[in-house]
Amino acid sequence: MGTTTLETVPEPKYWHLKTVLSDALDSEFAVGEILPNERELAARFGVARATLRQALEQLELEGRLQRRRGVGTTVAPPRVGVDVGPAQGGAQGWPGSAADVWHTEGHEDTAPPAAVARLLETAEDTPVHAVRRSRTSGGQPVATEVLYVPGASVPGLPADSGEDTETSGVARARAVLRELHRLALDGQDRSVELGSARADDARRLDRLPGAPVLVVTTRYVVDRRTAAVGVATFRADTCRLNFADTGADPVLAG
Amino acid sequence: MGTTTLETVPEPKYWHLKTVLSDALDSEFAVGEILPNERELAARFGVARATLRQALEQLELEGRLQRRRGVGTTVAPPRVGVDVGPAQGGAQGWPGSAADVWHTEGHEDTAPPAAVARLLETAEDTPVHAVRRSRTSGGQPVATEVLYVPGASVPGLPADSGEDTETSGVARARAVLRELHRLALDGQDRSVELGSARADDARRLDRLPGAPVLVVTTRYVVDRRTAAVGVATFRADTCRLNFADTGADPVLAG
DNA sequence: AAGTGGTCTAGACCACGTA
DNA sequence: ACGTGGTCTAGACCACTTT
Repeated sequence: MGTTTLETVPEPKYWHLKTVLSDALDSEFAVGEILPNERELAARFGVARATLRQALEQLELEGRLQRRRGVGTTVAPPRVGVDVGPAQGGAQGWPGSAADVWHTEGHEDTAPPAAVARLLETAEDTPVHAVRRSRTSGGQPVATEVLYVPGASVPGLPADSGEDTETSGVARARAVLRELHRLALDGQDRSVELGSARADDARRLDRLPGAPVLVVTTRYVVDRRTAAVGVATFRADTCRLNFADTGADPVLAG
Repeated sequence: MGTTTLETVPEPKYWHLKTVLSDALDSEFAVGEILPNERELAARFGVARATLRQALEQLELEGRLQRRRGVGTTVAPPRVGVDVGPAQGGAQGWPGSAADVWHTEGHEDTAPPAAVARLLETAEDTPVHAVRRSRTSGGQPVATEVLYVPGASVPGLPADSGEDTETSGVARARAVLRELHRLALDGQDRSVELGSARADDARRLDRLPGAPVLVVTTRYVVDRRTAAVGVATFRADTCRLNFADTGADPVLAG
């Protein structure tokens, strides 16, 4: 009796907490500022630490917070926009040409993952060239990529000299890219999906295993066949992927 | 002494559990099959339910599982590829033309979110047309979108007749789209980022609030200015976004 | 050594879908 | 009414970074 129309569903505590914290971040904290530690925050809001953590996890997922073990929780800067559209490659859209923002790190001969082998139309256990590249923004690693290139796509590549792998890996990777540039690229298509970082990618991205990542799979088409496949893994918490899908000229105001 | 190089870091239980479950899903379960409930799975693996849930959450994030309160946990089908590239629109790339896969649901006059207002170069509190659309795949909702159109972009639009909002909303939405089609589209650019579903979007996508979503922001450029902005929210667990970034003809083998 | 976030436990109760 | 997944608690210990 006397209760007005309050019969709304009870909002979960962590959800409400997230809203409160989000507002506080907007109004009371500056980028880079460190928050009180989890035990104190939980006490301050009168909830268990696990509940508070549920709210923090969401905010980290949305790129609002950055948490680091042994250090603390800080307010994250706005997400950085990274260009992944077709315009960013070199003259013909191949990776590694012109003012490419990627950094070539190494080369390996390895059997590609099943999904990649399917795209390349090669047998699953056939080793292909795997060129590892990485990308940073503002000193922070934002992406790591492996470009899979079947040997058949780069027939002109000289045989592996077999020198010490550490240094010659980069040279060989560059050689693979150089050979690729000789091919006339018909086009490329990309797909984006959510994934969780494998242990090795997590290390490269300075994250924990399982961290949310955006996986961009690029298929390079030459002569109506897939000549190469790139699998790039972007930190989902810090990145916004830009596609300049402009039909004609890139107008791109601002 | 005698210990070989085994000094690796102890893998977290939930991480190992995830691997075990993932392998089991590949070999012992069919798509759609329901798993034992969480309490039994936890007992079977000798871990607390919270730990098991951590593994299940990861697998759901990766699109391997689907969990529904009151029902159970089922093996998810492979992610569906949804086309969001520039080719999918009508003759000129505008939404709502030709064989558009989106379903127009309604119209509202509302002030856009701050981020959208910035793109539209309008004041934050200026109401604009908001056309709500949705998209399904295989009977399941996969995306919900709001297209924000400033009144200045569609000057030919007749005044709101003010009839009952339920039915006339769709008609008015269609009228806005029709007016848009009269404009010569210079181009469009998109960005993709990870987000978490707001309460209303979550309901539309048949998910819980906070569920991971891929947010696709599309900017429609007319005469070097932003004529409209679309904000589409895709279920991250079930969707893979396809961008046909082909420079020339879409070759798109397979 | 101290302090942080990350993992894990063993319970309890709630909201939801189905029978 | 029952069984499911979702929320929440109050602890404990671990891994990591910094002092």
